[in-house]
Amino acid sequence: MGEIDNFRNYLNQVISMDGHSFGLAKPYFQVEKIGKGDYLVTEGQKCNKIVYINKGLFRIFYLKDGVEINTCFCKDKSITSSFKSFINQVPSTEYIQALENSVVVSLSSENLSKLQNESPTWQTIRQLLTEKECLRLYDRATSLSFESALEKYKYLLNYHPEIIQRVSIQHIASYIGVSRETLSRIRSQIRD
Amino acid sequence: MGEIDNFRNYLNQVISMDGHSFGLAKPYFQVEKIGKGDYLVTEGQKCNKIVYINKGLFRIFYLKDGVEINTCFCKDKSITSSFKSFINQVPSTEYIQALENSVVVSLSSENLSKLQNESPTWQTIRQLLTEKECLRLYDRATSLSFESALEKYKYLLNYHPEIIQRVSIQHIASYIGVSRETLSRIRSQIRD
DNA sequence: TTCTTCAATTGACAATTGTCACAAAATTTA
DNA sequence: TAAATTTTGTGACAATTGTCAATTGAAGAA
Repeated sequence: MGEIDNFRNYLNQVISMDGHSFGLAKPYFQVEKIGKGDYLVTEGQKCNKIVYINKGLFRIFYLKDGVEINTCFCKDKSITSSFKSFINQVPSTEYIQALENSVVVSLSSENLSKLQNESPTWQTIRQLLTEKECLRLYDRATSLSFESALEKYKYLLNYHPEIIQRVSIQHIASYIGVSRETLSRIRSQIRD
Repeated sequence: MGEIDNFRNYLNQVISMDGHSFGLAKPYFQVEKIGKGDYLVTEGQKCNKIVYINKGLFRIFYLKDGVEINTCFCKDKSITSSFKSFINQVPSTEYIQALENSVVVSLSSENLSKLQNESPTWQTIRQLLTEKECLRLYDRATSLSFESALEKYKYLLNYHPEIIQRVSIQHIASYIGVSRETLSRIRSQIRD
């Protein structure tokens, strides 16, 4: 059960976790393999779970006039979900797709609620994970408000270099809101 | 105590509030008047409180190379804070300034923690307020990722028309990330 | 390996937006 | 009220970015 141990280690970074609280949750975890290109969540489907990524990489995107707009890259040893769907209990407007062969541990909204009732630790975990997502969105909004494409790309380079290494240019371009061509030119400019 | 009753009504929309839980909190509330142009939070200062705006309007901005960048407008009958500072307990990187003469009710981080320990209702309130902030940031990131200045402005017009009525053009321009001149031209274009 | 397919780059040109300068309008102050 | 200050609007031009088309490069399949 290496996946679940890793999940536990991840949670321990967020809040120091007593054995009992984690033990309560073990029967609720579900380990899944998601092949490259496959979907964890699709539009119209309720996202009733939070997902710990043990291995792999995902992107979140939505369709705007038929064009895919990337809004997030989620790498291993972190948590992903379609939070808007999860929080509001409404169908997702976005897709979560594996960019690499991945292994995840998921915990359903229903089971998380049960855990929160049984143990205050899980209530705190939920609070802290929500805060983490808040901070992530704050950073994303900040970087999107940078004026030039160059600045946006440099921000990624500084703060999320792993993303640039593992994700294709076209997806990064969509993420920072410029055309692939523009991003390509920025990169060649930076190389000099 | 009209301000505090209004705050209670606001919280009731978020979670139905028993009299006891709210009663616990009453001694912790602090009512303040903030004059137009004055600051609720400034850079470098820890933002150790959440603030219910009973009357008035605020903007949140940060300085980028000496230029003010607006990131949020907070109107009456809602809650504001420098959440990044509040969550991480670090000095704020942003300013919260009153755009109109305002009256607020504030609750310190310290007292909120006390309330959370005394009553699970307040723990839930904190969770729900954090989720609300998450959804707001999600929407902001979405609107910032729209390509053209026209689209960004139309998004505001559709979803936050009150902002456009109450906030000056220069501040809105900074918020959506275009120059005042461009926004001015967009407006004259829409008038036709 | 070679072929096939998809991703990334580059050029040319058009569209959008920013910058600067100044005029007009609105708001504040005396 | 008039004067001063701030905000908004507009023209001219430069810089940035998008779009389309063609080329180059890289990764996977036979």
